[in-house]
Amino acid sequence: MILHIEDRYSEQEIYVFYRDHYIRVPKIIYQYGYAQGKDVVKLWKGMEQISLTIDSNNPIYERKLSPKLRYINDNKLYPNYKPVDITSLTFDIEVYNRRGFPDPNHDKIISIAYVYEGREEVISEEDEGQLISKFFDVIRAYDPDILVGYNIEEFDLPYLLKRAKLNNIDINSISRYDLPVLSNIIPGRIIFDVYNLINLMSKFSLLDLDEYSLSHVYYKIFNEKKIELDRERLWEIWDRDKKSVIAYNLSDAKATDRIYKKFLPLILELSNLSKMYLQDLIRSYSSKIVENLIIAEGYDKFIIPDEEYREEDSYQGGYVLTPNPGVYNNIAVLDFASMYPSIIVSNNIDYYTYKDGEFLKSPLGLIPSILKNIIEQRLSYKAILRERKDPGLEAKVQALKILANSFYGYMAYRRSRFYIKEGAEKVTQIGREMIKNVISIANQSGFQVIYADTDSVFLLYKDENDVYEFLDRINNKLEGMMRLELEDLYVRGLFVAKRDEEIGAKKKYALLSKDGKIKVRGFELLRRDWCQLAREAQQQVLKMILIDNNPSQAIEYVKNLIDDIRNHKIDYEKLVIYNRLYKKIGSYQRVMPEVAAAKKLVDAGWDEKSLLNRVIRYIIVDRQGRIADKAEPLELYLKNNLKYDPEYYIEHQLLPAITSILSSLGYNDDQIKSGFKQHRLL
DNA sequence: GCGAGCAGCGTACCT
DNA sequence: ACAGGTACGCTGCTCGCG
Repeated sequence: MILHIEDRYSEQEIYVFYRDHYIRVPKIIYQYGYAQGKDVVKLWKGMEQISLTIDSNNPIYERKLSPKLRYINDNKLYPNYKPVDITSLTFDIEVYNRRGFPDPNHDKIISIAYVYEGREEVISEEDEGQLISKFFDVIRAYDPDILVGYNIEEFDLPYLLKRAKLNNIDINSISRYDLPVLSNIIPGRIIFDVYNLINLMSKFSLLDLDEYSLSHVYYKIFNEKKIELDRERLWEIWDRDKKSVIAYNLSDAKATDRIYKKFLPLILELSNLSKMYLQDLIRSYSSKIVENLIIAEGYDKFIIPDEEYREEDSYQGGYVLTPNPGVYNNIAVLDFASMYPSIIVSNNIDYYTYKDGEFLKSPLGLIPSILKNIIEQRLSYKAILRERKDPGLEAKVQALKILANSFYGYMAYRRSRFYIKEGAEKVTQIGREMIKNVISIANQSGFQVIYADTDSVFLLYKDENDVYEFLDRINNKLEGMMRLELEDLYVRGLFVAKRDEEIGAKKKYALLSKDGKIKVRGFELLRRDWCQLAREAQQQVLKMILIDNNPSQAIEYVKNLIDDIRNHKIDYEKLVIYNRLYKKIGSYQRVMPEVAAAKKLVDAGWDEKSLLNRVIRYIIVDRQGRIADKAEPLELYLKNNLKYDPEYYIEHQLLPAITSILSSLGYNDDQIKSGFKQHRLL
């Protein structure tokens, strides 16, 4: 089994890493284009094959395919990982520093925890040299294929290597072979950063996170708290109570290991299916993953186009029906299974099949043939899973779903190699026609359609059987792999008006299912830029409306909450607002609260670079000025013992989240306000 | 000089 | 660093008042 293929060690050679040996192969760099080493390349345009002699007069093809990618595809050396064959060691380091951030030039490592195949241990020595040596002994003894950790690429690994060097320890001794350890590269071992994994899983919508810290991620996934410790005071705690630092260290390593193990089957399946090595996949993103698969599948038959820059060129997307605000009973939600992937396959929409403004009926294009295969595989595995349980197969089904859903976006992505805007446009156009068709047939059949978004419709029904009949009628007319499915039947549902408007808000609703669960979409309670206080209150009010049908109970509940806020009874954790910073602080046109909060962190000594792409946490404090002026980063709020602004949390967080729901029930603003005010006077 | 009104920036969400 | 459609808070400007 090949673990990884690496081309970064040398200008001339590619390294293929197996577990107990590696081989080196020369990089082949072609001066004029490339096609299996021949002079004549097969060029496919409109699915017609053209032969072309490559010489200095003719265009250069595939010049931007890296030698590594060519080597893998020429020799068909694709990954084939099996979870049982892979050994991994998860570790975490703790550092002793009295102020600010740990500095590898001065602050020593005091403790290293690791987990390996169920064994867990903490190495903690007074002498840092001995500590690191012992850990290196462990790595050599267990000889893991993968080194796992949380943010190890940015922090633990470079820190460890730097400290090892300062202690005159040979860092190359943890290399598997006679190749040197470079920063972040340990020859023969895959560096697997769970932080990258979490980001990838979030992009695939498998995780929904307020922030990306280990504690938060662990809690969100397992609903358990790991041991917490104030990192700023870690040195102090170490001086008087080493045991609790050691326990904390181990807790972090175990938490990281548990997250890693949970997602490993899926990530290995994704790796095998997308033909991308684990080391590359974990640092990648969905467009690169799909691209890798398309290149692998099309390599022998097609010239792979270069990446190119294109100007923005937008087009129309899915159809969304405006709902009327209010409460509805007996709602059926129907949706098309894998709508866009199915449209791509059924209509042969592809970079190569586009000719004279249309998509050829045959032969099957590259993306459609890959997608067809993926959809069919997934359906057959799902059929097996209905017969028996099989966790390995479940991971495969999930990985296939992730891949299938990535193709449409990739062909519409302006920097994609296989960009075909006409294709993306065609996909959404057919999608719009299909959903509008379902809506009109539903209306003709006597159903009231209350909402629709892209591939789903919500309709009111009197008898369940009418819904099943309707589904059959639609599906009998549908061709190919298109299928309309029953997502679920709901007892009740709520749609709200847009803020300060009469018409209903799209992409915002709550549904009560038969088993008493509430399915919420779009509401503030799902948004990390609303504080927990407002989110929890909205959740409660939704329950009181949808389950108990008791609006006055909701008003009473909110009244009490307002009192608690005024009396400063609210725990600071419920007041934190989260916002991710996507740009450099200086490049914002408007200083929004999260930008102002980030600025305050930088002023207090935080490294600006470390804040980019991170979630900023802030609380609105009691002070004069704009909201931005009042936004205090959590770290400084706690450090300086500040007080939150009750009026902000009442007027800008709690009430907006609640009144949109109550006003959709027919209460006007005055009634709601007086409901709260009455109490204020008491 | 000041507050009201408003455009549009920016984020997070839905499919 | 995969798409478009959408809601909405907030900043920072314009404008009218005087």
